[in-house]
Amino acid sequence: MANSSSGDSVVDRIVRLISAFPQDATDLRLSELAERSGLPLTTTHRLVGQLARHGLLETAPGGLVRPGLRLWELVNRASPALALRQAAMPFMEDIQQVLNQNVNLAVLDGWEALFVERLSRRGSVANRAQVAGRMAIHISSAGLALMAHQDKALQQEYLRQFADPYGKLAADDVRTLLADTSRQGFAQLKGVVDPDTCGIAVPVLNRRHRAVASLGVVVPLREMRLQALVPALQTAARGIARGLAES
Amino acid sequence: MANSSSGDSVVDRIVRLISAFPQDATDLRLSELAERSGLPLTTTHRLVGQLARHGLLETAPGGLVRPGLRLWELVNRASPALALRQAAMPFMEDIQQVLNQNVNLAVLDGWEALFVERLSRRGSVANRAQVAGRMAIHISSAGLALMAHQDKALQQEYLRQFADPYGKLAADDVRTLLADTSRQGFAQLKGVVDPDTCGIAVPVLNRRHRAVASLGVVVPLREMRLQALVPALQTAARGIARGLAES
DNA sequence: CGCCACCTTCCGTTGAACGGGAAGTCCAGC
DNA sequence: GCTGGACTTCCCGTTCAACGGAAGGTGGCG
Repeated sequence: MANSSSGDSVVDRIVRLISAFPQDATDLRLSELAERSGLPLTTTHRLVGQLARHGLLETAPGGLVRPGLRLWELVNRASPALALRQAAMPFMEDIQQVLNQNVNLAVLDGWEALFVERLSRRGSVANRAQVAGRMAIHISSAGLALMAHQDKALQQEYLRQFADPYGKLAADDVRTLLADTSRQGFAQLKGVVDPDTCGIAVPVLNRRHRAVASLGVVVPLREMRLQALVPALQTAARGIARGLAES
Repeated sequence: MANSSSGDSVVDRIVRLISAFPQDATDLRLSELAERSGLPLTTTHRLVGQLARHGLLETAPGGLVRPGLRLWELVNRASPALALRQAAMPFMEDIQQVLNQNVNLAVLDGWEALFVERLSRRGSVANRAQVAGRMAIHISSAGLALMAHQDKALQQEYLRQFADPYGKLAADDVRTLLADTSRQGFAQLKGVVDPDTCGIAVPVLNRRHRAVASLGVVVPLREMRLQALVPALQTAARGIARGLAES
């Protein structure tokens, strides 16, 4: 727009603004928001006002700003993550009930696993996978399950880019992990996120045997019984896939 | 911006654009999106391109547009609905398990109940309350539970505005419903949404005894046993309130 | 009271956004 | 294979929405 010294468009600014909110949905002061988003205070003030008029943000007295209900509503009314979530929820609940463990559902976005839903067992070990949280592919069982069942071309590209910062040896390790995952039909990572837990994940496959999502659990190491976990997850994953195909 | 014949800002346009997506998260053709949002095709094309570059929308070959994962992620990372959902989920699951019924969680927005979360019993009667769906206050137990525990001033204003289109008699009926709800501590609506079901909802109260949310179930009429339902809901509601106060 | 930090409002400048038009492309169906 | 419909991609003159510095409130604290 006019006079934009930073050279980005209104859309860019709006994205910067709503991206500036941290994980925990606490209120932000206007000046803090301006700083986080890197926008001039005046601009921030004006944009916040505009967005607030539509309910995308909410302002509280004292210059406090927080994400608005309307934004939540719009997004949660129509989103690609919803159909998946809808199809998966019953099965996730089953898993949670039968196994009494933390259950999570993730999709691949870029080179990361994006967690779409999560049911946590009360009193359970910490599950770092927050809803709408991300984890790198190579450190999450969900990521491995997702990447292990993608086009070969995509996997190559991933490994190539991975080798750049981490080195060839590390990339070879990941290649092995992916191969194991693909062969076994499930991914397993012990003590990577948390020393005393283990992540297990299976892919949710579409008709062309590509992973569109992953279903996983995080269990304390000593409680782990693969023989019971994997079949249950795989059965549920097939159920989810069927549900997706129908819609 | 310049030349905006419609006279609305970029923010308005973006809101119009993302609001244009219907409930079911199906892809929209570009031209269809332009028509729904009332924007010129060229403008729609440009804005969609910009939004897609940030991942807020996704474009598929053939001019198809759908909401993007990134948008879902941003919103679900920080939103006022999330803290509530987080606090409520364990209790909702308990209710669902123990009572084996549809459970829903709503907040008040305008003169409607906005459903924030919903767990549905498989094989259960239809529950019309979709996630991110809305229902008018006077036809939903959730709405009544919410409105019955608000400031007197707000209730008056609601009834005043309600009387305008619906007439004074109808408003008096609602006033009675609200009074009953307030006195009993729970709202009950038989066969309004669906002839064979009954909605029961209790408020989740903050320290000042104002409803910040409502917790409800939808049960088949013949299975209904108030004696069992209401105490369970109220207990859960108190648990949720405690969880909210802590955070 | 005076300082400070922050929110809010004002206002002249300006260039980014707008959108109509038209040509190019791609696909489906008759 | 041709036609129609829809998406895509240029171009370009117009214009006013957005910009942001500066000045003016506001509230809290020592």
